[in-house]
Amino acid sequence: MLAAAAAVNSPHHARPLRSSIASEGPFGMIGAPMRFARNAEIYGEDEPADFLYQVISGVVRTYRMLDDGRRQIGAFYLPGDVFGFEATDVNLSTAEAVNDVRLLVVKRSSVTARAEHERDLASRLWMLTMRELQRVQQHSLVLIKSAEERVAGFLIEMAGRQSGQSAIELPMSRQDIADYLGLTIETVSRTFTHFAQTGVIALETARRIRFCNRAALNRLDA
Amino acid sequence: MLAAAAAVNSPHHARPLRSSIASEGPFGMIGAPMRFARNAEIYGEDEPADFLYQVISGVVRTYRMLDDGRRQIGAFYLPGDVFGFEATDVNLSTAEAVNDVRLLVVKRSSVTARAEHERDLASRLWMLTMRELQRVQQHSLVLIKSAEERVAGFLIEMAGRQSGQSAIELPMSRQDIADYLGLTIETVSRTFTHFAQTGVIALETARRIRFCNRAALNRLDA
DNA sequence: CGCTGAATTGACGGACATCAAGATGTGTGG
DNA sequence: CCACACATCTTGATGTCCGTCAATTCAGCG
Repeated sequence: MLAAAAAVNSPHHARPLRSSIASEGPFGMIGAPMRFARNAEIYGEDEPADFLYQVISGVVRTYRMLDDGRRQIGAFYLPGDVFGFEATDVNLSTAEAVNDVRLLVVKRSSVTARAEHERDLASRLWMLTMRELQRVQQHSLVLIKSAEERVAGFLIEMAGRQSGQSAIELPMSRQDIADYLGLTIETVSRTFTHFAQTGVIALETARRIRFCNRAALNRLDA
Repeated sequence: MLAAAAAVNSPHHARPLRSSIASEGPFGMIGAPMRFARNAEIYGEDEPADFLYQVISGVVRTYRMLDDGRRQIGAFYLPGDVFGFEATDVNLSTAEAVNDVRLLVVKRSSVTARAEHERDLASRLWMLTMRELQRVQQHSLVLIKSAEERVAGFLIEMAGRQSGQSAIELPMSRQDIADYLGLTIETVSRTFTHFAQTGVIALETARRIRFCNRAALNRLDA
């Protein structure tokens, strides 16, 4: 309800009720907390890129549409992650809530202004950007591998990011995974089944995956 | 001669004779000029990432090796471009000279030190990093397209970067192009000939390409 | 002029996309 | 609480783009 109501307003129009409710994140980001319902748009292409975001809870996807209608998901952002780095003053990608999401939103200009005298804030920002750069580079390596390698790598990545126990909950759909890995939904599904048949994983539900043979999975990652 | 001699010494060991020969680049980078012969290594994986580089002349490629022996070229850097941004303190990629290259080399720590009081140097660095981020994102979009789209996009990219006349000189081999686009050398070659047969380009030599139908090329880029 | 690496061209096969149908899961209203 | 509707996921059959293997041509250089 509340989430849905908040979601219809992009953060560019919404304004926090009082600055006293602003929270401070682990990266020194002071910002307004906001909520977005499942599949709500957080920002869109061609909008001014005026904000930085930190995920409090939930998962965010960013993507770009290709002219032929295909969708390439560039990243999934999990709690703690910061996103919204854009080189230009308009967004080149769209951000959406994969499930219900709470974010910390901060104006970019206010961060850069503060970075002028807080020297280590500037270097933290630079570091975050370079981490993001590294992540994208890593991801582009994935896109030239085989379908099995991509899916195995994806599972390992996800396990590593959510306090990797022996089982993980996937918040995103098969279509999301496919668009992230540059595959089709069918190929992703088939690969999952194949992993299950060979005893590498168990599909407790479609979205809940148990790791039965971590070594085999690492080998498949190549 | 001189180039080859300089190339055997990585910049981490070489030291500029006198700081008075240091030059100032367009990005405020003050650094030592260095030369590298064709195919010489500028820096390697697992070496400490202590330097930033600006291309004065020539072309540089950066790549990462996959476990199966394949090579993924992440970028070609042309005169004016700055490279060497690494999130970790060791390099994750290798940089090599595509042809004979002259570079400006600057210690990273000296840049960050100067950025502490020169506020706009810090923001320039951040901007450069975000540009690089954007470039990598763009490139990862390429990797999910068809072979024709990748090659067309590559030609357009290259034309745009070297004062795009109606013809361009490709400094890199077909293998380099293939490893950049995630294709095989045969597919790249076949696509070139196909473009030539359909009158989109003309192969004046294998490395010199004339654009005969820019509109068609843009259409092929998708 | 022959040698060597780079580029081209051809034949073939395989991995993944596409098309199509069926199974499973989920939310909603009676 | 059940039943229906709709979305998501799975499974199967078929096609195609591009990788692989192999041979030939071309360009640069002693």
